[in-house]
Amino acid sequence: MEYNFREIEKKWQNYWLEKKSFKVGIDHQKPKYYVLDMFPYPSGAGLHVGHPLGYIASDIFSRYKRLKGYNVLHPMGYDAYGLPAEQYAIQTGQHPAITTERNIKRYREQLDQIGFSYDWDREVRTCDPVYYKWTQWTFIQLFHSWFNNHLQAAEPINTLIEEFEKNGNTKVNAACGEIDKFTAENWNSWDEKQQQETLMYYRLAYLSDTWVNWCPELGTVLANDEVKEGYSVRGGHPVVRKLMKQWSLRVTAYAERLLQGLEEVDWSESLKEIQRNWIGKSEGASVNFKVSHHEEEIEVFTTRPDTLFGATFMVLAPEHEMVEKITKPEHREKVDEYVKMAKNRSERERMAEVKKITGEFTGAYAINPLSNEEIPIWVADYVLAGYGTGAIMAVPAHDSRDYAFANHFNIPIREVVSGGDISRGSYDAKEGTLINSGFLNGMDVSKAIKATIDKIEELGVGYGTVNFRLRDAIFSRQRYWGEPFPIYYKDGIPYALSEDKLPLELPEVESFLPTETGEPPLARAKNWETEEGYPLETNTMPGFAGSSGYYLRYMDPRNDKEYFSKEAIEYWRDVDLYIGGIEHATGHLMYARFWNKFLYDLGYVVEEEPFKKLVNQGMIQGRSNIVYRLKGTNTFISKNRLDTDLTDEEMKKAGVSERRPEVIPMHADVNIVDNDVLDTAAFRNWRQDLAEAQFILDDEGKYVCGYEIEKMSKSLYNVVNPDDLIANFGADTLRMYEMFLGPLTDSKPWDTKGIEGVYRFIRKFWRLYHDNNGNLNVTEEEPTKEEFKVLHKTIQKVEDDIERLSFNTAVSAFMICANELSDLKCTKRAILEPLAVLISPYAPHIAEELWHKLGHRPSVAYAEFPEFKKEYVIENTFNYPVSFNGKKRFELELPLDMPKEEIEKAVLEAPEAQKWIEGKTPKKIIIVPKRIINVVV
RNA sequence: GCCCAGGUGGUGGAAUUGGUAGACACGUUGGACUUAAAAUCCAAUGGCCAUUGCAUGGCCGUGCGGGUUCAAGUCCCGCCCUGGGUACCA
Repeated sequence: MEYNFREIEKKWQNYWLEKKSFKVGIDHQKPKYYVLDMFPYPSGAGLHVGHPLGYIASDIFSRYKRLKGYNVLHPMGYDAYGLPAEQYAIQTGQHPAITTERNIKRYREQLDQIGFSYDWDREVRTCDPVYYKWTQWTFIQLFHSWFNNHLQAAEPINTLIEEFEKNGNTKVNAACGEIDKFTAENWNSWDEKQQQETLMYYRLAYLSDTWVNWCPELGTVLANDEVKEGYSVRGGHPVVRKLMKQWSLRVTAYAERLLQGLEEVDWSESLKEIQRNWIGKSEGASVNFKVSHHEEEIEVFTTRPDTLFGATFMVLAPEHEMVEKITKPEHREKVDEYVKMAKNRSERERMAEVKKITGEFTGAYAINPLSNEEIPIWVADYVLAGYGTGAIMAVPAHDSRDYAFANHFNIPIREVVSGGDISRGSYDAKEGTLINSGFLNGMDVSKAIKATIDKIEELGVGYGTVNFRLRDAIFSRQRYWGEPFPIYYKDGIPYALSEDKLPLELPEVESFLPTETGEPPLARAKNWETEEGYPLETNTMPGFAGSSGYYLRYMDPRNDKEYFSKEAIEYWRDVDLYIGGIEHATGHLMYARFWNKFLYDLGYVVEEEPFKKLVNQGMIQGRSNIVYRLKGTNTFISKNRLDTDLTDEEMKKAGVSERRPEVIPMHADVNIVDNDVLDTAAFRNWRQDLAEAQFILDDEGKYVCGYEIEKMSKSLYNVVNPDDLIANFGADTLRMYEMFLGPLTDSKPWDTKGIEGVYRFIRKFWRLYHDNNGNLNVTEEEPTKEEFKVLHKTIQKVEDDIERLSFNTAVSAFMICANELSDLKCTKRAILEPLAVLISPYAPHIAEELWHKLGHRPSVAYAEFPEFKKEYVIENTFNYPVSFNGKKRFELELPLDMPKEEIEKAVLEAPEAQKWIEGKTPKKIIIVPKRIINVVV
């Protein structure tokens, strides 16, 4: 009787669901462990084999931790708001809630089939008012908070108002927008509107006019991390720059803490590096340049203040406000034209033309505050408005971009740091001695940087400062399917709703498109206003809003009084292991850390970093199959015939006149290919245009396909979905095979063929416990030494491997174990019972069945992880590889406790050794106990 | 361009601390069972070479070229290639 996985897997999945086997609560008797998967967006396509990879790994780890006595929080839910459902709604009129619900149902069915140990009672969905109430609540807290740079922490806005009443903003050091100084008298004399407008410069959630990434195709604004190379990440539509009034989150306030926090967490170095680059901290100086014949000064940011004497021109970004003011009449026309061109260019065009050097002279001159030299002011779009001050001092000798620009427009280049050859290119390195630089001459770069900063601070023309590349997160979307803002407008001024009005539910609209006047879809909602009749905000929140704090809500998901209780947060604290894709490096993982730090400042959460350990699973790539069509025909040639001549008959059949005709490769559906051999009948049925296809086969009458490793995608016909595999091989096999493919963090191709090896293993494993008639065959005899050794070797290996998330090698260890135990014909309970527990994280269904058959109740999920006992694996002898001059020549079995002198003697006396010694006296013999013996002759 | 990760059989991969390279599995080949197929089981399987009684031995071999060491897939230097991040960030 073969192992009937279909029946058994179904049985235990139902059992776990009915008994709520994985329901958890706070239990102070046990240590907590929180294992989290990244929130999936339930797409209409369902799961392919790549998706569950991380879920399987986290499930194995969760089950392992349970066996180790931990109280494991392992939840799952849905990031249910999002563009695809809404795009579909626009096309079909189908409400996105309906599509979303349907997709979630399908997702859940697929997840259930794989046998995950989630506590489904904790499921959350971002589009559920019970959930998004707390997304809105957090937004209100952000709105009512400001960031105190002194304390490097968020504070309630009231503390700021009190300060304004007393001292104005003269003493305030806050993360804020660009705002002039004002006194207490000013503040107190202002009306509410002006006070509210002023506060808006300080709030952590604020409304302002910003240059945004506008995606006309999607009809919405996008955040920086949602745009890549001028196209939207979702959908790949072009993005243009546009000035719009938008809600933003002041993420930049936390830049330093977001950077520092990376030192505390156990994440991969590459992921931390991506975040560091994204935050982009650079230290330098801010320097004020006077403008000749003008009142105003222009402030520039530089990381190389030491090169100040080498500044031979200045460049302003086209958007810089001073361009308008300083341009001389005779240059006005050309500058205006240039600015207009630069502003209207899409991000895409600008990037495409990076190599092209453009710019325009304004006719004005700036005065170098140290040398008093006059330098020309140019406007050019290689300087970005959004970084630093939007103006630079150009030092062509030591900056490659300035060098190219100076060369192109014939501007002088002055070397101020020795070490390069400025006739050939700029010398950008921070090494060398200062020259041509007044009081800096003779200093090295790092000393000169310090000296310059001291000098400009002393003269009051600048100061040392730090700049970040990180931008505030634009938080409004002109879309329907997202969280409404808990904001209303009174006389055009935004106010937050009071918390008791939450959740502010998403209203019904009759169309999901923007209005005729270009307002977002919520403007179509009837009575979209407060009880008092004030209009509500019509933008909605972006995708990352709901996912920024979901891990907190899982701790206490049904709480209707609070986001989560104090008791829950103090018990569960943070995520111990977080598994998900690297694609969230600059989006979700940045926002969630920001969200968490903010709630930490307010005293709601207890750990400053939300995700202690984070692992990025690799991508599963598709393995496409390729067929070769003879050009201009409907005849396909087998891959192994590509290098041989066609026969006369074949040429006639295909209607071609050459022995080696040209072929066009084409993707064939991997589901009609087995082991790279095409099912030609299925191929003819696959598509109508192939119904008459002819084949040129190999000697064995087979059509062999080529293959290609590429992205798993519908259009490449290489998608493999888990449902079919589970139907054919079972969930336990799928789980183990996904792990067996290779290291969790590596990208690797999917090859369905290999699954049969794991399938064979599962059945072999089953046979260990059964006789040929399928009856349980487990005996109570004392196991032999050999059997104990196999078991304990496996326990040690598997435990070690799980701890370091090396799941692929653990699967190998199980295979080796099953091979050895079946060779030993072991039927002993004392071996097989712990083995069933040991494998249960990987193959929970078969383990549960065996566990019950062995007479245990309740679930194997709460058994005890078998304890490794060293004494069973200790050996007395070791089979030493004996090398001569580093080359292994033979093996020699010797007792482990043999003294080195005796080992030497034994080696030299060994008959195999004579040939290598050849009568010479060995120079040296290296003996590494339990490793190797090396003889140097 | 810059930053990061990685290159091991026909394939996925193993070798955790410098110590027997290729575990485990797929594929391939041969064999057993079967009327046949499937399933299962057994054996071989990095390349080259030599002798041959199923066996024995030699040389080469972890992207390429150097180096350190008794010993290098692993450490150091230089180069090549692949994947990812980022892109005038001053």
